Amino acid sequence: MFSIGQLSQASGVKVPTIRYYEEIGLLACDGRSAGNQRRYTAAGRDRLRFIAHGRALGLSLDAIRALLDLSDRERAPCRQAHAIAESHLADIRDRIARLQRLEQELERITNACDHDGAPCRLLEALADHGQCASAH
Amino acid sequence: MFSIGQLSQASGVKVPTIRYYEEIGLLACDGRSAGNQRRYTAAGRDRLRFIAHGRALGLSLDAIRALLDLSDRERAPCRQAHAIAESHLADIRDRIARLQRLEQELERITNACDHDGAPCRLLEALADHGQCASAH
DNA sequence: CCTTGAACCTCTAGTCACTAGAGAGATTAA
DNA sequence: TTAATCTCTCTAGTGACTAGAGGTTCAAGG
Repeated sequence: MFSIGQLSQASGVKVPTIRYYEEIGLLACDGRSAGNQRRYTAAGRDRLRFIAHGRALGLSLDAIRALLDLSDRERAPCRQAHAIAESHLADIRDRIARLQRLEQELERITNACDHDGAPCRLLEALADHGQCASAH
Repeated sequence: MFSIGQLSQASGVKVPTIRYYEEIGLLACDGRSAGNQRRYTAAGRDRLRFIAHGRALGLSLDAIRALLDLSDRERAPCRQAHAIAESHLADIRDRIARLQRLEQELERITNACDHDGAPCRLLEALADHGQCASAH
Protein backbone atom coordinates (compact mmCIF):
# COMPACT_ATOMS: atom_id res chain seq x y z
CA MET A 1 0.00 0.00 0.00
CA PHE A 2 1.16 3.50 -0.85
CA SER A 3 0.65 6.75 0.99
CA ILE A 4 -0.56 9.77 -0.93
CA GLY A 5 2.98 11.18 -0.91
CA GLN A 6 4.39 8.00 -2.44
CA LEU A 7 1.70 8.09 -5.07
CA SER A 8 2.62 11.68 -5.79
CA GLN A 9 6.28 10.66 -6.25
CA ALA A 10 5.35 7.75 -8.48
CA SER A 11 3.10 9.80 -10.75
CA GLY A 12 4.45 13.32 -10.69
CA VAL A 13 1.02 14.55 -9.59
CA LYS A 14 0.98 16.87 -6.60
CA VAL A 15 -0.66 15.76 -3.37
CA PRO A 16 -3.48 18.35 -3.35
CA THR A 17 -4.23 17.45 -6.96
CA ILE A 18 -4.65 13.79 -6.02
CA ARG A 19 -7.10 14.80 -3.31
CA TYR A 20 -8.86 16.97 -5.87
CA TYR A 21 -9.19 13.99 -8.21
CA GLU A 22 -10.79 12.07 -5.37
CA GLU A 23 -13.17 14.94 -4.66
CA ILE A 24 -14.44 14.91 -8.24
CA GLY A 25 -14.78 11.14 -8.25
CA LEU A 26 -11.91 10.33 -10.61
CA LEU A 27 -9.67 8.37 -8.28
CA ALA A 28 -10.82 6.79 -5.03
CA CYS A 29 -8.27 5.59 -2.50
CA ASP A 30 -8.22 1.89 -1.61
CA GLY A 31 -8.76 2.40 2.12
CA ARG A 32 -7.52 4.43 5.03
CA SER A 33 -4.93 3.90 7.75
CA ALA A 34 -5.94 3.65 11.40
CA GLY A 35 -5.27 7.37 11.62
CA ASN A 36 -7.44 8.19 8.58
CA GLN A 37 -4.68 8.65 6.02
CA ARG A 38 -5.30 7.56 2.44
CA ARG A 39 -3.81 4.27 1.25
CA TYR A 40 -3.50 3.15 -2.37
CA THR A 41 -2.79 -0.10 -4.20
CA ALA A 42 -0.71 -0.53 -7.35
CA ALA A 43 -3.97 -0.38 -9.33
CA GLY A 44 -4.64 3.07 -7.90
CA ARG A 45 -1.16 4.15 -8.81
CA ASP A 46 -1.64 2.93 -12.39
CA ARG A 47 -4.98 4.68 -12.65
CA LEU A 48 -3.35 7.93 -11.54
CA ARG A 49 -0.56 7.45 -14.06
CA PHE A 50 -3.18 7.03 -16.76
CA ILE A 51 -4.82 10.27 -15.67
CA ALA A 52 -1.48 12.09 -15.53
CA HIS A 53 -0.52 10.91 -18.98
CA GLY A 54 -3.87 11.90 -20.39
CA ARG A 55 -3.49 15.36 -18.88
CA ALA A 56 0.03 15.63 -20.30
CA LEU A 57 -1.48 14.82 -23.69
CA GLY A 58 -3.92 17.67 -23.15
CA LEU A 59 -7.07 15.61 -22.57
CA SER A 60 -9.70 17.17 -20.34
CA LEU A 61 -10.57 15.42 -17.10
CA ASP A 62 -13.96 14.67 -18.64
CA ALA A 63 -12.38 12.92 -21.60
CA ILE A 64 -10.13 10.97 -19.24
CA ARG A 65 -13.13 10.00 -17.15
CA ALA A 66 -14.84 8.66 -20.27
CA LEU A 67 -11.77 6.62 -21.22
CA LEU A 68 -11.50 5.22 -17.69
CA ASP A 69 -15.17 4.25 -17.78
CA LEU A 70 -14.55 2.42 -21.03
CA SER A 71 -11.60 0.49 -19.68
CA ASP A 72 -13.50 -0.35 -16.48
CA ARG A 73 -16.03 -2.23 -18.59
CA GLU A 74 -14.44 -5.62 -19.41
CA ARG A 75 -13.19 -5.57 -23.04
CA ALA A 76 -12.03 -2.18 -24.10
CA PRO A 77 -14.49 -0.84 -26.69
CA CYS A 78 -12.26 0.14 -29.51
CA ARG A 79 -14.64 2.38 -31.37
CA GLN A 80 -15.50 4.80 -28.55
CA ALA A 81 -11.92 5.07 -27.36
CA HIS A 82 -10.81 5.99 -30.86
CA ALA A 83 -13.60 8.51 -31.15
CA ILE A 84 -12.42 10.29 -28.01
CA ALA A 85 -8.77 10.25 -29.02
CA GLU A 86 -9.48 11.38 -32.54
CA SER A 87 -11.76 14.18 -31.52
CA HIS A 88 -8.99 15.38 -29.26
CA LEU A 89 -6.50 15.11 -32.11
CA ALA A 90 -8.78 17.20 -34.32
CA ASP A 91 -9.00 19.74 -31.54
CA ILE A 92 -5.21 19.92 -31.23
CA ARG A 93 -4.84 20.41 -34.96
CA ASP A 94 -7.38 23.17 -34.86
CA ARG A 95 -5.57 24.88 -32.01
CA ILE A 96 -2.27 24.63 -33.88
CA ALA A 97 -3.81 26.22 -36.97
CA ARG A 98 -5.32 29.06 -34.97
CA LEU A 99 -2.10 29.69 -33.10
CA GLN A 100 -0.21 29.81 -36.37
CA ARG A 101 -2.56 32.48 -37.66
CA LEU A 102 -2.04 34.44 -34.46
CA GLU A 103 1.69 34.07 -34.85
CA GLN A 104 1.52 35.61 -38.31
CA GLU A 105 -0.62 38.51 -37.17
CA LEU A 106 1.59 39.25 -34.21
CA GLU A 107 4.68 39.13 -36.41
CA ARG A 108 3.07 41.59 -38.75
CA ILE A 109 2.06 43.82 -35.86
CA THR A 110 5.47 43.84 -34.20
CA ASN A 111 7.05 44.63 -37.56
CA ALA A 112 4.75 47.62 -37.98
CA CYS A 113 7.26 49.69 -36.01
CA ASP A 114 10.86 49.80 -37.12
CA HIS A 115 12.34 51.37 -33.98
CA ASP A 116 14.13 54.13 -35.90
CA GLY A 117 12.91 57.15 -34.00
CA ALA A 118 9.54 57.53 -35.70
CA PRO A 119 6.56 57.28 -33.32
CA CYS A 120 5.83 53.67 -32.42
CA ARG A 121 3.07 52.11 -34.49
CA LEU A 122 2.75 48.96 -32.47
CA LEU A 123 -0.12 50.09 -30.30
CA GLU A 124 -1.97 51.43 -33.30
CA ALA A 125 -1.50 48.15 -35.10
CA LEU A 126 -2.72 46.28 -32.04
CA ALA A 127 -5.75 48.53 -31.82
CA ASP A 128 -6.86 48.04 -35.37
CA HIS A 129 -8.32 44.70 -36.17
CA GLY A 130 -9.13 45.98 -39.66
CA GLN A 131 -5.45 45.77 -40.54
CA CYS A 132 -5.35 42.06 -39.88
CA ALA A 133 -4.89 39.85 -42.91
CA SER A 134 -6.83 36.88 -41.55
CA ALA A 135 -9.54 36.22 -39.00
CA HIS A 136 -8.64 35.21 -35.49
CA MET B 1 -23.22 58.37 -25.88
CA PHE B 2 -23.69 54.62 -26.15
CA SER B 3 -25.56 52.24 -23.91
CA ILE B 4 -23.82 49.07 -22.79
CA GLY B 5 -25.81 47.09 -25.35
CA GLN B 6 -24.70 49.34 -28.18
CA LEU B 7 -21.11 49.01 -27.02
CA SER B 8 -21.58 45.26 -27.02
CA GLN B 9 -22.83 45.37 -30.61
CA ALA B 10 -19.99 47.64 -31.70
CA SER B 11 -17.28 45.47 -30.16
CA GLY B 12 -18.59 41.92 -30.20
CA VAL B 13 -18.03 41.74 -26.43
CA LYS B 14 -20.96 40.47 -24.39
CA VAL B 15 -22.70 42.78 -21.96
CA PRO B 16 -21.77 40.89 -18.76
CA THR B 17 -18.18 40.79 -19.96
CA ILE B 18 -18.13 44.57 -20.31
CA ARG B 19 -19.38 44.88 -16.76
CA TYR B 20 -16.69 42.42 -15.71
CA TYR B 21 -14.02 44.59 -17.36
CA GLU B 22 -15.31 47.51 -15.36
CA GLU B 23 -15.22 45.50 -12.16
CA ILE B 24 -11.54 44.66 -12.62
CA GLY B 25 -10.73 48.27 -13.51
CA LEU B 26 -9.99 47.80 -17.19
CA LEU B 27 -12.78 49.90 -18.68
CA ALA B 28 -14.70 52.57 -16.80
CA CYS B 29 -17.92 53.95 -18.22
CA ASP B 30 -18.09 57.66 -19.02
CA GLY B 31 -21.08 58.41 -16.83
CA ARG B 32 -24.54 57.13 -15.97
CA SER B 33 -28.02 57.95 -17.18
CA ALA B 34 -30.63 59.46 -14.83
CA GLY B 35 -31.76 55.87 -14.21
CA ASN B 36 -28.24 54.64 -13.37
CA GLN B 37 -27.50 52.93 -16.67
CA ARG B 38 -23.94 53.02 -18.01
CA ARG B 39 -23.11 55.44 -20.80
CA TYR B 40 -20.00 55.37 -22.98
CA THR B 41 -18.24 57.75 -25.36
CA ALA B 42 -16.49 56.83 -28.62
CA ALA B 43 -13.22 56.71 -26.65
CA GLY B 44 -14.69 54.05 -24.40
CA ARG B 45 -15.81 52.10 -27.43
CA ASP B 46 -12.32 52.27 -28.92
CA ARG B 47 -10.74 51.17 -25.67
CA LEU B 48 -13.06 48.17 -25.58
CA ARG B 49 -12.19 47.34 -29.17
CA PHE B 50 -8.53 47.43 -28.26
CA ILE B 51 -9.21 45.01 -25.41
CA ALA B 52 -11.29 42.74 -27.62
CA HIS B 53 -8.63 42.63 -30.30
CA GLY B 54 -5.93 41.90 -27.75
CA ARG B 55 -8.01 39.05 -26.36
CA ALA B 56 -8.57 37.72 -29.88
CA LEU B 57 -4.80 37.73 -30.30
CA GLY B 58 -4.54 35.66 -27.14
CA LEU B 59 -3.12 38.34 -24.84
CA SER B 60 -3.99 38.04 -21.17
CA LEU B 61 -6.02 40.81 -19.58
CA ASP B 62 -2.91 41.69 -17.57
CA ALA B 63 -0.86 42.14 -20.73
CA ILE B 64 -3.64 44.26 -22.21
CA ARG B 65 -3.78 46.34 -19.07
CA ALA B 66 -0.04 46.97 -19.35
CA LEU B 67 -0.41 48.04 -23.00
CA LEU B 68 -3.31 50.35 -22.13
CA ASP B 69 -1.24 51.90 -19.33
CA LEU B 70 1.55 52.52 -21.83
CA SER B 71 -0.73 54.19 -24.32
CA ASP B 72 -2.37 56.27 -21.59
CA ARG B 73 0.99 57.86 -20.91
CA GLU B 74 1.52 60.49 -23.63
CA ARG B 75 3.98 59.11 -26.26
CA ALA B 76 3.71 55.41 -26.71
CA PRO B 77 6.91 53.86 -25.31
CA CYS B 78 8.08 51.69 -28.12
CA ARG B 79 10.43 49.47 -26.19
CA GLN B 80 8.04 48.21 -23.53
CA ALA B 81 5.21 47.65 -25.99
CA HIS B 82 7.49 45.55 -28.14
CA ALA B 83 8.68 43.61 -25.14
CA ILE B 84 5.11 42.66 -24.26
CA ALA B 85 4.19 41.73 -27.81
CA GLU B 86 7.37 39.76 -28.37
CA SER B 87 7.11 37.85 -25.16
CA HIS B 88 3.61 36.89 -26.19
CA LEU B 89 4.88 35.86 -29.61
CA ALA B 90 7.52 33.65 -28.00
CA ASP B 91 4.80 32.12 -25.86
CA ILE B 92 2.67 31.37 -28.90
CA ARG B 93 5.59 29.73 -30.69
CA ASP B 94 6.26 27.64 -27.66
CA ARG B 95 2.65 26.53 -27.48
CA ILE B 96 2.68 25.62 -31.17
CA ALA B 97 5.79 23.50 -30.70
CA ARG B 98 4.32 21.69 -27.73
CA LEU B 99 1.02 21.06 -29.47
CA GLN B 100 2.87 19.64 -32.45
CA ARG B 101 4.67 17.17 -30.22
CA LEU B 102 1.31 16.19 -28.72
CA GLU B 103 -0.13 15.75 -32.17
CA GLN B 104 2.63 13.31 -33.07
CA GLU B 105 2.20 11.30 -29.90
CA LEU B 106 -1.54 11.11 -30.29
CA GLU B 107 -1.18 10.03 -33.88
CA ARG B 108 1.15 7.28 -32.80
CA ILE B 109 -1.23 6.26 -30.04
CA THR B 110 -4.32 6.15 -32.22
CA ASN B 111 -2.39 4.12 -34.78
CA ALA B 112 -1.46 1.57 -32.12
CA CYS B 113 -4.75 -0.19 -32.82
CA ASP B 114 -5.63 -1.24 -36.34
CA HIS B 115 -9.33 -2.02 -35.75
CA ASP B 116 -9.09 -5.51 -37.31
CA GLY B 117 -10.64 -7.57 -34.57
CA ALA B 118 -7.63 -7.81 -32.29
CA PRO B 119 -8.15 -6.35 -28.82
CA CYS B 120 -7.87 -2.57 -28.87
CA ARG B 121 -4.45 -1.29 -27.85
CA LEU B 122 -5.42 2.33 -27.65
CA LEU B 123 -6.07 2.42 -23.92
CA GLU B 124 -2.84 0.59 -23.26
CA ALA B 125 -0.94 3.05 -25.39
CA LEU B 126 -2.59 5.93 -23.60
CA ALA B 127 -1.71 4.42 -20.24
CA ASP B 128 1.96 4.01 -20.96
CA HIS B 129 3.96 7.16 -21.08
CA GLY B 130 7.12 5.06 -21.51
CA GLN B 131 6.08 4.35 -25.09
CA CYS B 132 6.16 8.02 -25.99
CA ALA B 133 8.92 9.11 -28.31
CA SER B 134 9.25 12.65 -26.96
CA ALA B 135 8.55 14.51 -23.77
CA HIS B 136 5.27 16.34 -23.30
C1' DC C 1 8.81 3.87 25.16
C1' DC C 2 9.33 8.63 23.82
C1' DT C 3 10.35 12.36 21.04
C1' DT C 4 10.83 14.83 16.90
C1' DG C 5 9.94 16.29 12.39
C1' DA C 6 7.93 15.21 8.23
C1' DA C 7 3.88 13.91 6.17
C1' DC C 8 -0.89 13.89 6.42
C1' DC C 9 -5.82 15.51 7.52
C1' DT C 10 -10.02 18.86 6.53
C1' DC C 11 -11.65 23.16 5.28
C1' DT C 12 -11.86 27.62 3.11
C1' DA C 13 -10.66 30.69 -0.33
C1' DG C 14 -8.20 32.23 -4.49
C1' DT C 15 -6.75 31.87 -9.56
C1' DC C 16 -8.45 33.40 -14.81
C1' DA C 17 -11.81 35.09 -17.77
C1' DC C 18 -15.73 34.83 -17.97
C1' DT C 19 -21.08 32.84 -17.94
C1' DA C 20 -25.73 32.12 -15.95
C1' DG C 21 -29.58 33.39 -13.44
C1' DA C 22 -32.73 35.89 -10.13
C1' DG C 23 -35.41 39.67 -9.23
C1' DA C 24 -36.04 44.48 -9.75
C1' DG C 25 -35.88 48.95 -12.20
C1' DA C 26 -35.23 51.97 -16.73
C1' DT C 27 -35.96 53.09 -21.42
C1' DT C 28 -38.24 53.36 -25.81
C1' DA C 29 -41.68 52.82 -29.52
C1' DA C 30 -46.41 52.43 -30.58
C1' DT D 1 -50.14 54.24 -21.15
C1' DT D 2 -48.57 50.03 -22.03
C1' DA D 3 -45.68 46.47 -23.55
C1' DA D 4 -41.34 44.90 -24.88
C1' DT D 5 -36.82 45.22 -24.36
C1' DC D 6 -32.84 46.63 -21.96
C1' DT D 7 -30.32 47.34 -17.92
C1' DC D 8 -29.29 47.16 -12.93
C1' DT D 9 -26.95 44.55 -8.81
C1' DC D 10 -25.87 40.42 -6.69
C1' DT D 11 -24.66 35.63 -6.13
C1' DA D 12 -22.81 31.50 -7.71
C1' DG D 13 -20.69 28.38 -11.09
C1' DT D 14 -17.02 26.86 -14.66
C1' DG D 15 -12.06 23.88 -15.09
C1' DA D 16 -8.23 22.37 -12.98
C1' DC D 17 -6.06 23.26 -9.86
C1' DT D 18 -3.08 26.08 -5.89
C1' DA D 19 -2.32 28.14 -1.27
C1' DG D 20 -2.81 28.45 3.47
C1' DA D 21 -4.56 27.71 8.30
C1' DG D 22 -4.72 24.85 12.03
C1' DG D 23 -4.66 20.39 13.68
C1' DT D 24 -3.38 15.04 13.62
C1' DT D 25 -0.62 10.87 12.44
C1' DC D 26 3.32 8.38 11.15
C1' DA D 27 8.11 6.47 11.08
C1' DA D 28 12.71 6.63 12.60
C1' DG D 29 16.23 7.48 16.08
C1' DG D 30 17.56 7.42 20.86
